[in-house]
Amino acid sequence: MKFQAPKGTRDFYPAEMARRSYILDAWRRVSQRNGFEQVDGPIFESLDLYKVKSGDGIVSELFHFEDRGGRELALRPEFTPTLARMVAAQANALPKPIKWFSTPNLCRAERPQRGRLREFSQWNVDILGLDDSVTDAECIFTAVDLMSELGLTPKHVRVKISHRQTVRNILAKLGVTDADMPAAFNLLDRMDRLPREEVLTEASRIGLDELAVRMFQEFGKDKYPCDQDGVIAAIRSKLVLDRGDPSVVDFETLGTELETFGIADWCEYDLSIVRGLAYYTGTVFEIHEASGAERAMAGGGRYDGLIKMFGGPATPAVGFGMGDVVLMNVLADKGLLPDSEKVSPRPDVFVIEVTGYTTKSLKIVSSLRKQGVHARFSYKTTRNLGKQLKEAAACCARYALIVDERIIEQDVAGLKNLSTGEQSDVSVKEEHMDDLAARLGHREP
RNA sequence: GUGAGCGUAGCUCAGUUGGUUAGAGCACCGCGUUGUGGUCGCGGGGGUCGGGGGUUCGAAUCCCCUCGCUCACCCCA
Repeated sequence: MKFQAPKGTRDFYPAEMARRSYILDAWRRVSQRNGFEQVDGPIFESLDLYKVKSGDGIVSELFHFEDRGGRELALRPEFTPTLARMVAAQANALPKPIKWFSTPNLCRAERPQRGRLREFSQWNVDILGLDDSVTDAECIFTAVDLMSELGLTPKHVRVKISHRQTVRNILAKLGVTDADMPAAFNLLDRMDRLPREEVLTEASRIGLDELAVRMFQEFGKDKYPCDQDGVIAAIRSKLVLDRGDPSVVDFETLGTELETFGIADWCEYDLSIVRGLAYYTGTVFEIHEASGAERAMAGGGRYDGLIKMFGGPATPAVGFGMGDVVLMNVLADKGLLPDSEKVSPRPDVFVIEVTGYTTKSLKIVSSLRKQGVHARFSYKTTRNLGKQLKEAAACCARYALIVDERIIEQDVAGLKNLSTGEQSDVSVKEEHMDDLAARLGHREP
């Protein structure tokens, strides 16, 4: 019997794990400097939790099972329901605004393809309890901060921003009824990928006449930079909305905030961004690879109604999720995913023993380790110095400590800097191990 | 769920119209030079040719099924 990892899952051998940690560490570092606190929940939840938000249709898309008590459970396909449940349960006790992040593993019973697996990690960042658009901007800033942290630039990726309410109002002006609104959003989402005639057919089905279809297509395909005066006005004139329309004011304010945060050059308005049909109420955004080659790297927006849906008090909220799969694809394509050696823990010292005093050298190893030094040694039987130096170099050790017969008479050993090749003698007397550990433990930037 | 293209060693691949015990490079492990680095030499482990069935005297090679991978569609929280 030969076993292999289940379809759509990954094994992380040390080299892959080092790269994965590189991403997860960046997520945590960026979250924390933006003022977010880490949370987590169970990896499985009651199946109903997901039905509440997404309807019964979601069940076929997730891994679900029954426990021995007949309870219906599901592996989490997303984190937001858990977050909503947690916030709803203690809404009154939590200081506002709530700024939380998490990096859960999620499972979806989908067919794997490029950028999409059955198990993946996702970075979730949310701000709850404030409806100020500065929090929308702060979420986008945090996402951009991460991109920047990993070496990406506005040339590599674009933040595409839309506004649910603005789009809804435009569609209403064009003649779409409330009943047809979901279909209209769905069409808007797919418009880029559909042939023109099909767009026309579907548009007429939801009550859009010839002129309306043209306008519909027009605003769906145009992209506007966020950093120029008057763009909002340009959009507004095209989009037949009144100057005082609250959603436009809101949208406009966000643009100003993005400029204030200094990230307007990463962003553009793109009203074809829809984000499914779910629970978004205001700002929505996605981050894409600039050429549009990959699927979305991140997506999010404002969801002011969700906490109430989960039994909590009405709580405004904004947030986004970013998966590791597309992110790593994009980084790899741009040559920005470091080699595993560059992001793997590097030994401070490799203790080499050439004369047979194994006990002495092992004592040095354990003494250094007790003081926090990353120390390794060879398990080979050979005493050959060249071979052991090669092994030390292969694991990228900073120093080699060469223990020879002088350990007996003088308590000294050779310390060789493996990047410069310089070598000098150091004392390995018991009372001097502190000094040696301090010297070896000092990490160059 | 639908469709297409791929499955030979850990990795990249060779393997003639079906023909003896299925190969190479890299990687891994060991040994060698009585003491200074990714060399070099020698040796070693590792493959039921994804799995099952069929055709045939004979299948890595031809046919069917199945599993997996990759890509696209559906969907995308």
